Amino acid sequence: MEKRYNHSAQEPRIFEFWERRKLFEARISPDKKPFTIILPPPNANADLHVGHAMYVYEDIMIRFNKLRGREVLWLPGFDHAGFETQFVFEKHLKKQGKSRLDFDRETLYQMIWDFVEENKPKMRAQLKRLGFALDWSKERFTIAPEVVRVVYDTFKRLFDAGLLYRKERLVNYCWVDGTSFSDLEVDYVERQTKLWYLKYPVKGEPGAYLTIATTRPETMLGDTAVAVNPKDKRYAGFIGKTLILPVVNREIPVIADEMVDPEFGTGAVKITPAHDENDWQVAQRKNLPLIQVIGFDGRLIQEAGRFAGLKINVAREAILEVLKESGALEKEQDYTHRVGVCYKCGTIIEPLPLEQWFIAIKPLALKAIKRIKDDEITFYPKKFKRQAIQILERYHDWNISRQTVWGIRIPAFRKNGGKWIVELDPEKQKQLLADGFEQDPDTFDTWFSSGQWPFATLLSLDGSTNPSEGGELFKYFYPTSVMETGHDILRAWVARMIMLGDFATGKVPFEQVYLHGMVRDKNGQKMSKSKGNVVNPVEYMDKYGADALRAALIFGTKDGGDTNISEEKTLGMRNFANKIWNIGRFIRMNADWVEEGPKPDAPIFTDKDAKKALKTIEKLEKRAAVVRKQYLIFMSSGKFSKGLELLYKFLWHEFADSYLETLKDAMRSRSDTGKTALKTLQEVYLETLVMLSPFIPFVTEAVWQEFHGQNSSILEAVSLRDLS
RNA sequence: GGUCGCGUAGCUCAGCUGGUAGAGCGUUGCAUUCACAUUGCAAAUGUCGGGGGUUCAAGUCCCUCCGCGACCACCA
Repeated sequence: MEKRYNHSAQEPRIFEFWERRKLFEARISPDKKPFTIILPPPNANADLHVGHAMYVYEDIMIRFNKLRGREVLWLPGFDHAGFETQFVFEKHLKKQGKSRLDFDRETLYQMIWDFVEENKPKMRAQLKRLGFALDWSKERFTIAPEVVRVVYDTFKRLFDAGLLYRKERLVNYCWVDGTSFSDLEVDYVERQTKLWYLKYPVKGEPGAYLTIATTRPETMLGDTAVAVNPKDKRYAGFIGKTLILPVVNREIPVIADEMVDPEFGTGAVKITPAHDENDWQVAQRKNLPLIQVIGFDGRLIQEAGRFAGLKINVAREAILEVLKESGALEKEQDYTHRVGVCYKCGTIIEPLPLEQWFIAIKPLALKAIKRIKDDEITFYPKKFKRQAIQILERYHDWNISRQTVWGIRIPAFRKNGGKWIVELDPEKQKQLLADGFEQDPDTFDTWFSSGQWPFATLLSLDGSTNPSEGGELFKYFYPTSVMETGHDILRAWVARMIMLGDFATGKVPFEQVYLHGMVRDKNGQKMSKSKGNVVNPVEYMDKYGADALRAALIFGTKDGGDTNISEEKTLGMRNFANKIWNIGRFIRMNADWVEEGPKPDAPIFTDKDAKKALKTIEKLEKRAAVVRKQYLIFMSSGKFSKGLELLYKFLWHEFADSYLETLKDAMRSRSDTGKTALKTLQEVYLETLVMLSPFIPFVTEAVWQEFHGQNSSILEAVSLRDLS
């Protein structure tokens, strides 16, 4: 054995050995209980970042449960990540001075497909580099045809069940990216702006007017009413009267609606149903007409008359100018408020009326809530249970239509604006197109497909789309055991998986949700390119090894909390790996000496010494039993950080610093006591290796093989069943 | 505004159902041909955010104040 543990030499060799032996390939083993984790599929559009290294939690669970004798499946895959990937790709295009608009649909789609396929091998290699026990023979891709079939099937069944509807509603639209979003893709930021007070004259009463306050004067062109609170005495006399909308001189009514806050502004609100969610709701209640003045390109449209073609902010200035000249602008004041912006590009999101596919969430959410309340799905840390319920209780209907090219095309057809039909059979689809039908040009929100990931993966492997029949793999491995992911996507992903999983399969998609926090830098700061504190996992692995990086992410963190990573911490864990290696090396050396027989210069070892040594051995055995027990408790309750810290302290600061030192002389004496000492030390050591292997699989396997030969593996040779 | 969380050694953080504080890194001193300097031994440093309460006993439970953070809702 080398003097130092050489991770650069050992890690590739060991991983290759694991793959050759197919140690990560899951099989259907009727006599074993399955343990399944579906890897949250990384977006196939960039290199791995440290966040992905957090998959180590899953690897720990997989390896631990394999040692316990479960049939484990850790299924890898990639997310096509619809809009996200298109956005990344567009940035590449921009560097070449091009844009998505330079290509037709098919060409752009193919280009992005190729881009993603180029990315995948790199990502696979990086995941392997981390030592992950993923079963690559079952890799899936969210937009691959066999997966799409499952997704389509769910769509169709939602449609048939009446849980899917197409309707014109206000959607969150980003005119720069050219697509609508669900509520979850809208960020809110504080913006300094002004509150403008506009005077709307009363028809037939010269000199009389109503003042409204607005932050969006340009939308006044689309006003179809002014609302006041029915309880507001100031305006009681105005209700039912008609106002003359300045600039365009259109007549609009004054209406009463509870939604108006008398305290805010003047207590009178302009109602623009086409461009404000609240106003839209009022319009629905009061049957007001809809006048759209802003288009999907971020410019005013024909209805805006002489302002048509102007960009929103330009139009605002122009309209304010006109209002000022006509004396309709009473005053303006500084105002700070929150505006919704596109989570990707920061453009202000425009609420625009658009026909889209929506999922009626309520029935799905109610079922999901029941599953959670009944503990059919448990959460770790526990606090997320309540959070999940709250999220589901507030879920709005989900807009799943996106106007992007990169995504799964929605399989809905209609003819001349007629009724929509959903058709999945490719042959019949062709027939429909030939008959003059047109397919919805939109694609699915990427979460609609990833929301089905736990069953779509397994079903597609079986070549099936029907959860009620399923196939061998689906039947055996579903529901999955654990969904482990970041708590930041509890809402966007986990909640949706529960709802769609329940709908499609009638079962929970996973029995446990295990959530981890964010990876932060050593000062607890969020990582960002602008701060320059981004940790490159590959760089750390090059320097300190995959084990060190893995352990650094787990060590000293609170489960479910954020984890801090630093070069120093990683180095410390590298040192731990080396310590493990050297303990093994030392035991091996002693074993050889014992084999060789008595050595002339062996130290004098008295009966008294032997007695003392035997006592130490006894103590060690007792201590090891306690550690083993604690370890199993920590590991089975998800407290992995505690488990690792326990073994770290035990192996280094008890086993090596104390027991090994005390028993050194006994071993050197080559007496029977020495042999007993060696045997016990070796047993406890190897057992500790096994317990450590889920955290740091490489160094433990490397040492294991020094003891048992290059052809053996911890994963095959032992079972923690024997330990409990 | 609502919900949740945090404030413990120089830094980053652990401390479960209450019994006079721990780890990693860092710091200081000593050791070293004998497994490992990617080492060992030893040492220093904390009124556990402020105040009040419950208790024989409180980082640990309750109240309050101060300072942070996350998520959600919403303001025309």
